[in-house]
Amino acid sequence: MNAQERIKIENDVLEDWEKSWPFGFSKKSNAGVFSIDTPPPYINAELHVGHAAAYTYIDTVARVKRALGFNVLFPFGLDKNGLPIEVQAEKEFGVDIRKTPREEYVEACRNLLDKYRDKNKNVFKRLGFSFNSYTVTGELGGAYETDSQEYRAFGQSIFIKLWKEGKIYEDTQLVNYCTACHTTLSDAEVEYEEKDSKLFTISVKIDGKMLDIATTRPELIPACAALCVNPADNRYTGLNKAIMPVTGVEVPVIRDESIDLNFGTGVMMICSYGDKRDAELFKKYNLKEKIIIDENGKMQDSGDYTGLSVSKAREKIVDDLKKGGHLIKEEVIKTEKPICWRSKNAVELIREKELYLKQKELKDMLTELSGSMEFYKKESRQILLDWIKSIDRDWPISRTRYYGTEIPLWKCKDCGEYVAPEPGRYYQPWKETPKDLGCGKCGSKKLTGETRIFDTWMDSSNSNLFILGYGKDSKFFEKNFPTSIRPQGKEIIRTWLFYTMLKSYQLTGKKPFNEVLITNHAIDEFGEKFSKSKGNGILIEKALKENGGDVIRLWAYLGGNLVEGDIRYSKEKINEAERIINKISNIAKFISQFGKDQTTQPNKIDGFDEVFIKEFNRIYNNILIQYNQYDFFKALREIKNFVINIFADHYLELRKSSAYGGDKSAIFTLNHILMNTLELLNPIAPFFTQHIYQGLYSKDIKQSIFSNKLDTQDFSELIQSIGDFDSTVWTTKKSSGIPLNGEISGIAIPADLQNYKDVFIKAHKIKI
RNA sequence: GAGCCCAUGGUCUAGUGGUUAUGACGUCUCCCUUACACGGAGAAAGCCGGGAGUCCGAAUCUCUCUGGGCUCACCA
Repeated sequence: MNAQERIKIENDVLEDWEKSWPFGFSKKSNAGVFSIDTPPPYINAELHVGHAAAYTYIDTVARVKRALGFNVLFPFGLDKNGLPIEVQAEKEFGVDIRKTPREEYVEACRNLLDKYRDKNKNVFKRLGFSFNSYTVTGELGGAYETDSQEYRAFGQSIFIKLWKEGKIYEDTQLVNYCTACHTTLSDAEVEYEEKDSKLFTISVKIDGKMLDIATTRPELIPACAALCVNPADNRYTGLNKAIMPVTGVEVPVIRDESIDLNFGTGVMMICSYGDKRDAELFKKYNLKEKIIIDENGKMQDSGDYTGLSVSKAREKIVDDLKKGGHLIKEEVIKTEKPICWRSKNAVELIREKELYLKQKELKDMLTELSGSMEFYKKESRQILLDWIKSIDRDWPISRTRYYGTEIPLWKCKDCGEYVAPEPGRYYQPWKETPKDLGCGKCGSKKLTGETRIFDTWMDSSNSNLFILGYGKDSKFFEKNFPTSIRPQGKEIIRTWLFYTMLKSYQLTGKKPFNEVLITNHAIDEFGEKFSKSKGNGILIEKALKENGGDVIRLWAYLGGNLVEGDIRYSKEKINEAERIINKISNIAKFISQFGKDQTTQPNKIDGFDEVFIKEFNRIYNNILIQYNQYDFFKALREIKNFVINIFADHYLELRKSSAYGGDKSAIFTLNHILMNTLELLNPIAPFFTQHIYQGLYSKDIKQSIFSNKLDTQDFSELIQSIGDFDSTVWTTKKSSGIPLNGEISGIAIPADLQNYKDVFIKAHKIKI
């Protein structure tokens, strides 16, 4: 079977499914609910095979749980909010958040989203993902889009609830600010990148003496409030006042023990604000701050440099230092610079008024909650714990962007008090004010709508509540919360997982999930990460066209163990996947010649057949254990090993002549093992297993089908012995020039196989 | 700088004190044998990341180093 034939079969199966989607969710079912909070993919992202692997893992969870008898809630979501959408809209449609009117800007984002609307949906279908529905239905299990009125209204209701409970407050604090995205960032949105940066040594007049100090950010000289040295540093004993070059401003020399005597010249320039350390020292010594970088990344309030961009100002200041003879040395050092997670631009510390959701006071509780969720693998919990430990401030949730959920607040023009509306509907305060809304403090009806939106994660962190009908179907929610499982990538533990936990706890006092499944990533043949800039990503569309869905799904478990570490994408593993499908298809073709539906157990089962049935049943039970632990990697290896290396290579070879002769016991055994194998493999590779099953057994693979086999026995040693003897016969025949189907004499059947000697005599044509 | 995880033939792996260290993919050789040449049989390929220690005995336990991954902090 070649790829084109396989793909045709997959399309046929998919067409069948589409007729009466068999993966729906029914609230009425008596089966236990198992809910999966799948990461909604970004609609405009180019999905590569790494994504396919991660989602395959999730779909296998859904299919396995269904086969185990659960009523699986597995909604399909599309993430359509946030910076990534805006960044791409700016690129594709040339809109600019500083210049384009809001309506027009939002429209551009919508156009972009429309353009990509169905792209990923089809890719997911062709990979066989069994979401409850691919359509937005508004019911439990229906697809959802994070920019829909429903989802946004949901997020706003949650905000209003938290606001009214006093869990959200406004404050002016130093924030991480991305001057490219023009918005505040939370700590979780800041990444660090190692960069070469220049360390400048400049000379400064201190109490009349010229002394050297080192800085990586000379452009902050106009914001310098003090120089700082270690009190134990006797080089600087008694020095008190410095005159800064370029600005001529006099600043004090202060002493702090945190200063490293050995770094640079032992003198640190404290500016508002180079980094968090600066901020700490400003606070500690009550220095007067002077913020010289504005929201556009331009210099302000800094003399000749006012109006220049940060990088231009830096050039000019370095130039001026040179001219004034103040520049002593320039050297290149490696530093970790904070950058924006999206634009990768440098993050500046700026003072802004933002809304904050309390999280700092909950650190202990959240640590405890983390311990009550089951992690696969268990070590990945540590990433979450480390993050919680590092939290040192509350979460700024407001963003000065356009495409996201609007913060549902108005401000009273008369008394300045914030006004929150009743939860329920979708509010757009920047363009409307509800008629009945008035200030709760002074009663004024003169209100100004809030223009900011929420941090993307403020929306994303509602997904587990949303899919369970929080606030909408309370009975169902109460019964089924916490959500059963959260599968997600490890890189968004500090954002998506953490914020979901925070929100769920704030709202319900409970953990968000019972289980958390953390997946790693795919790397290319040479061990390199897939990345857009390297251009080494293999797009799912291309892989689907070349190989079909089952092969990609099988690869997800052949390339390595995604829960343990990164997995490798290679032609070799793709070939291996193809061969598995092919082999099983051929086994099925062979078995099909003995007729369909040969699944009724005959009165008498041959002793030899019993060995293989009981051993298979034993392995079947093992696989169910692995499935329950989400160890699909190990499960597939074990299924494959039995079916190909034991069942096909030995059982089938030894019994095929009997099967040709119509031996009922052999034909039943062949069908028993094949049918159960197809069922076991279905959650991993749903298309070809369903196709063969349908053809041979005149029915679809049932949704609820896994149950432990009772008739088991460990025959592994005997089967090993059978394999060894087969090898001996084959090798002997070959070295003696006897064709494999020729007769052989003078070969002894081992003692432990004597009970089954007739099978070997017949199959190998052994002459006694 | 700190913490967590990992290290077995080219690749993915089994192996938690005694094995000639699994198996698969790939490679090589031979073979069209009526399910399958997208097949079969066989072979080569690993001083189990380095070093030290515990033990009669270590891939397996301890320490240490190195290399990789992740996370946090910091670099004037």
